[in-house]
Amino acid sequence: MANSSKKKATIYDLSVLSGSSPSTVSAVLNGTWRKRRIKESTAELIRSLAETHQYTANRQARGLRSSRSGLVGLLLPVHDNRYFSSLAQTFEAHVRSKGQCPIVVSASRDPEEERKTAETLISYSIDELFICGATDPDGVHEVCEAAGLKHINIDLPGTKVPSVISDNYEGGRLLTEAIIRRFPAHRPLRPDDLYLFGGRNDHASRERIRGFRAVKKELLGDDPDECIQPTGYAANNARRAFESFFARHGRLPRGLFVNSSINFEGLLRFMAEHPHDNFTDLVVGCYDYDPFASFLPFPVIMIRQDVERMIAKAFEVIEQPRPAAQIHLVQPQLVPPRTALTGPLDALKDIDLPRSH
Amino acid sequence: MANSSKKKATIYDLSVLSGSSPSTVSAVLNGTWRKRRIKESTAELIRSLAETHQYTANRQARGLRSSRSGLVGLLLPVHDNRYFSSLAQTFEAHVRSKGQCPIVVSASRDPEEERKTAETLISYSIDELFICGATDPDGVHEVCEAAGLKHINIDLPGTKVPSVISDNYEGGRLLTEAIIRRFPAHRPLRPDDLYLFGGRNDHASRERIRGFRAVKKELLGDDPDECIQPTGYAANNARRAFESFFARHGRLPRGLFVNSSINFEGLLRFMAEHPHDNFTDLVVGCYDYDPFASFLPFPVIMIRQDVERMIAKAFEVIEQPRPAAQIHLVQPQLVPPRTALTGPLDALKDIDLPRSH
DNA sequence: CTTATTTGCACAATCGATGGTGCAAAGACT
DNA sequence: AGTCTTTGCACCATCGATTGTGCAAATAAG
Repeated sequence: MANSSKKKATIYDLSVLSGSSPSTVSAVLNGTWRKRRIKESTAELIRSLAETHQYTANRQARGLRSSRSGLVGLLLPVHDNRYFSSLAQTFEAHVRSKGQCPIVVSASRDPEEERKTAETLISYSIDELFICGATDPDGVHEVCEAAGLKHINIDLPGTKVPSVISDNYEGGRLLTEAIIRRFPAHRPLRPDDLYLFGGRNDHASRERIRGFRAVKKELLGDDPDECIQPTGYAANNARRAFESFFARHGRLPRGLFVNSSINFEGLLRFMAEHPHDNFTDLVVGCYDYDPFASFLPFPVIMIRQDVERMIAKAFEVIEQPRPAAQIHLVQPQLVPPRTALTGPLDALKDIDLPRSH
Repeated sequence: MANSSKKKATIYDLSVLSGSSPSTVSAVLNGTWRKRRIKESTAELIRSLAETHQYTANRQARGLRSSRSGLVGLLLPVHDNRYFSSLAQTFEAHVRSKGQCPIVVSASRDPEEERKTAETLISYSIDELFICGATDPDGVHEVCEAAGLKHINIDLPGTKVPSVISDNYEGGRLLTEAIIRRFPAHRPLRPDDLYLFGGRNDHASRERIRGFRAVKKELLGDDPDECIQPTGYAANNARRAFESFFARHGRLPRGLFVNSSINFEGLLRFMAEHPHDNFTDLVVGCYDYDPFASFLPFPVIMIRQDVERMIAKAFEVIEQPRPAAQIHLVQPQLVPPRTALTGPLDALKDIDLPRSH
């Protein structure tokens, strides 16, 4: 360990060691040295010194000077959810491949926290911000705009900058139709047998509900209002809604459109309290994909949002000079019951092959 | 919008506006002003100016000067996994409550990438690093050590700094015993009917396997080597292992100890290819908890690692001046089939109550 | 009224890297 | 040999905040 004595080496240390000026060292190590006509041999010397002294640039200093940090932010509602965590996983890979550092933060679907979190990220001079599933995208926009920060919406659209979102109307239609068709012709679903639970007054929920109602009207002939129960995005709220329905009717609706896997967890909590034979004539459609949920002991039809394409599209759009504040729709995918799809983790190689025990 | 003209306000702008020096402005805004005997009225003036001009400190500049950034890092293997994402969720809440900024990054279980990622985080002058599930914790330690960065291991232990991990031996025992006892006395499990799949040569897997083998020996009287199949941490590797077993035996083992939910996904992929009646005499124990998996159509016994306690303990230990490089065990919890537990998301309030549609 | 103390703040160096500018030495050309 | 280019690099201001130090003005003590 040459001089791994204490603190990190700086360009000034290398400057002394190499006999060159700090600016020369800097130029060599950040790649601008050809432009500055540094001799090849000088560069070589500095590079080798940097190597032996384990030099790595202080990015705060660099960021301060250049007002760019190399950080790219992703603002999520929550981490603990397969949809959002697969977004994070995919986002990370993209950012890493561009040589930048991903920084993923959640803001709990709280508009105030969303803005404050964006402020915090801005104070670190992040280069770009991907605003995902924000409750108030335009509020976050204000903050970004004031700081001159490039940003884009994902999953839930805003009105000021481009948004990349799922085609929730189409997804809602697909899922609703699949639920209905799952019931045999001799015991068809009645309109008041198909309920939607979960979601709130956000763009995604509204579109899904619109699709749900349209298909119900088309295929079942009616679409009663009480079948729409936008109970929010908390498992226990959904659970209470199921309990309440069950208390009133002594059973669940035969067909359930569950908006988001979080609310599906609410359904599980409900089920844990009731004997299984209550659920023998049940078809669940869930707007979100989870491999385990797909194999539950009743038919579960799921919608898988196309995370890869959404992220790819978002990066494509954000790189444009002045992109229009338009909505880019990405088609989601209908997943039949008992389907195990691959995900972002399958792109990773499993490194350390197991040794024999 | 007073002067939200273009760029962010700095202490120099406020200095001019207030007629005070930049150092005074700085002191007022970072809270050290009493120590510097700034007049209350001066402070008040500056604070109000900061307010109207939406001043927020440039943290890169602050970090450069003070060599602290307010960033606290969490290095994960992957995001897209309920266990790790719930760790991230819990970690975030802790860091936020201390007024710092969490930064969560994944390194794909690749030792090289783990070190490089740590280097990157260090170059942003993060204040602390939580190393979670690292394949080579001691390698990351070297990097942190050289930079004088406080760090701690979670989930997988290192030898140089403290580690907070699950009691995997005990967890392995609990889970194995629960699987065995699940079989009725008149059709008991034979030793070669209980297999372990997944994991590699890491500390957690070794301990779980040790617990598994000990209990098998105790309860079933034998413990054949071929029942241990540490197929790594990739769903498709596990799937292939199940396929291969199935090809040889025409069925699966009656009892399965599946190491990690990722490998459980491999089991699902296998199941998707085979008719369901192959799995009527199957009990699965999975070392990881997932609410949906808990409700699958065969008995699934799960281990829930105590994420909250692990994170809390890790913060407690890392705050000690010179903590011993010891292992802190946290007891995991056995989760019987069909159990819907609450998680970190339940701590969040669901903000925007749904309006009537 | 003088000296000692306290109050209130300004000054300037500093953190580490970047990039514009300037200038000596080496080489090319007449 | 004298002038013109080109090469190779050093110098210095700068990014925005922090912090040790110094020093007037206001106040207190004698």
